[in-house]
Amino acid sequence: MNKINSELSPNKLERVAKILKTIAHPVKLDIMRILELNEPLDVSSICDYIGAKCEISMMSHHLSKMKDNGILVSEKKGKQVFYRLADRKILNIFKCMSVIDLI
Amino acid sequence: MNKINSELSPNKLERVAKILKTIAHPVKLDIMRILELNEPLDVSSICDYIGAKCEISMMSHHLSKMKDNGILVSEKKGKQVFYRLADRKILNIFKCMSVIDLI
DNA sequence: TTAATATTTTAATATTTGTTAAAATGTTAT
DNA sequence: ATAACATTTTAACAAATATTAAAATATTAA
Repeated sequence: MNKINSELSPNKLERVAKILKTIAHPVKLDIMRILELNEPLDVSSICDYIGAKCEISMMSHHLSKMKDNGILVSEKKGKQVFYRLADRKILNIFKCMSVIDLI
Repeated sequence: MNKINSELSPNKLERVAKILKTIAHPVKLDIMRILELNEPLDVSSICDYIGAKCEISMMSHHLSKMKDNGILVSEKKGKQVFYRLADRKILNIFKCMSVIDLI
């Protein structure tokens, strides 16, 4: 017996909305997908995977927002900063989207 | 054998991002939750369920954005417009969020 | 210590979203 | 036709987010 889909407190709705907002961006979703298969990765490598028009500064902005919101964690090794998913359970969002027929 | 989590085209990333953006708002998530249990509902009733500070005009804005992005559909019956989920599979997002420990 | 590399921070601006209130539309009842 | 009701549309503004470029920080190598 659970009540997953009813009685969501304003607080929980806020938290869910915040997470969804954090990842609701094509590059941010792509970062998650890339890290799923290759984590941990440093900033420049993530940029390489994203390809094309990836400014390292823009990437750093994306990564730090995702880190601030608990999606990613980072660790410094020498000159580089390696990022990985804070919790791989977040990857369920892709399965969810595929169930919804969007992927 | 499927490759749900790899090789997402830019196009698909855009589509997923757009859907997530559309629902990444506490009131919009609440609308989905309310419709899950009570659809179809007219605009004023949804407002009543949301309670507190619900302006009917704001609600209409939320609903039309969700409709424009394929989350809801509507049907006019007399003076009222009834909304329902375009596809209840979207509700999987709540299960997903609970798996991720956010709910 | 200087130069080179990797990343972050800052600041300026552009774009998108959220909110509010008023006016407009469409429907039903009188 | 007029009034009452339900909803949408418009317009104006506020707030949040995205983007870009330049400057700053930190680490390693020469």
